[in-house]
Amino acid sequence: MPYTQEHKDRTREKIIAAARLLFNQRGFIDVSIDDIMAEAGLTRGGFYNHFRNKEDLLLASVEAYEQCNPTDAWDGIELDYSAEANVLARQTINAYLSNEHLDDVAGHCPLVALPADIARAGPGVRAAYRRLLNGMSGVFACADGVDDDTALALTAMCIGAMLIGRTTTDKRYSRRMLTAARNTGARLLDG
Amino acid sequence: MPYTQEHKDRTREKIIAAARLLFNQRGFIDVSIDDIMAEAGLTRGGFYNHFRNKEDLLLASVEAYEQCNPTDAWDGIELDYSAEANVLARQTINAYLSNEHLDDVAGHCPLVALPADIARAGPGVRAAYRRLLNGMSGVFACADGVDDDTALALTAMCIGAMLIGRTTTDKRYSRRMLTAARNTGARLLDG
DNA sequence: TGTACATCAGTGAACGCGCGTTCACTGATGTAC
DNA sequence: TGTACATCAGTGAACGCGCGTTCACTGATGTAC
Repeated sequence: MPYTQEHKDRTREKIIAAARLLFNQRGFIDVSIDDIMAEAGLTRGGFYNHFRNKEDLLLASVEAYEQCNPTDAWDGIELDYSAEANVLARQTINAYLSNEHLDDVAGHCPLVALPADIARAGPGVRAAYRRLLNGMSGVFACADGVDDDTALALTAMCIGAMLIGRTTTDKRYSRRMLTAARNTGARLLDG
Repeated sequence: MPYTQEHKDRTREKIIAAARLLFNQRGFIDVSIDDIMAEAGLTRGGFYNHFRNKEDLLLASVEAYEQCNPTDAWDGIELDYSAEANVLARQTINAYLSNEHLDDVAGHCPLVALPADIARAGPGVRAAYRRLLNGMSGVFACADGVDDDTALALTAMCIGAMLIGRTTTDKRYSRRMLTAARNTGARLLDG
């Protein structure tokens, strides 16, 4: 077998990374397979050695996000997964609603970057999206004094605030929105 | 002047109504001018008698939403704009997060239906979107005991919850999310 | 009142373009001898 | 160790298609006489 499996895997990862960056910047439909392959340093045709079609790549890119703990990268906070549930919940809100997350276009959470594209995608993609949602709500629900309603509402608020922040080029407004959501999130966690 | 101005205005309104329906269902990029004109009972070419280009129509459709008070149509509630500010804020949350709004695809709020498309659109469209946002936050900010942070966070929560509700075909999950946000919104309004 | 005319909303063929996907190929690499 | 071979990741031309937009036209309508 010429070229190792490892080589092929690495190429696949490069394509997924390029796709995540570009999907986050411009959305699924606006990005062409040419764009993605060029970003990955490859050419058009090879794409189909790795993915059945473009939607298959969308699925892979959402699933790739599930594998990492990207909130770790934001706000300079290393999330402490062994911490008390309430501390973890607060850290998650602060990291998710951080200015670093707002500016980290490449690493953006697909919950925020792609909801419209995902709503129109197939069942596999929507299921992956739902797993991300459940993961986030689950972190909140584990905190003491946070009922299921509040956990879901916190999830909605985090995603909504970041999403609104991305619709404007007015950074002052975006940051204002994030701060407001962080403060209100803290209030809700305190019961 | 053959054909009255009135006639032309009516045609323009028909095109905008068709566009709002289709944009809400499938987003800006996925809907072609052919689709819109067919929905309006017209043909392709006439489009450019009414709009400079496709983005100009997106702007018109967001602005058309500004003109109406669509929350009136949801939840069977006639919003009482003369009511005490706190009652109005609560009515707004209940109407916005109602199952009727979730199911009213044609009349959906563009804040929820089109954020990704609007983030990539020109300044005129983004400004219209911002005016919608400010209107919504303003309703909350007028309520007693609601500070600016809470008003913004309530806006983010409403939009986030409805947006998440639209990404899944699982109605039970969507309604669960809306209920959670409604309950948490009520708690935040009560201080 | 009736008619000839000018206007311009609406038509539909045509355009150029970029997209997702296919396909015949090529050439770098691991393996067998 | 060196060489001939088979594999298949990667290439880039080509495809068919749908899109936004243009354009020459047509025909319904309000107006002037």
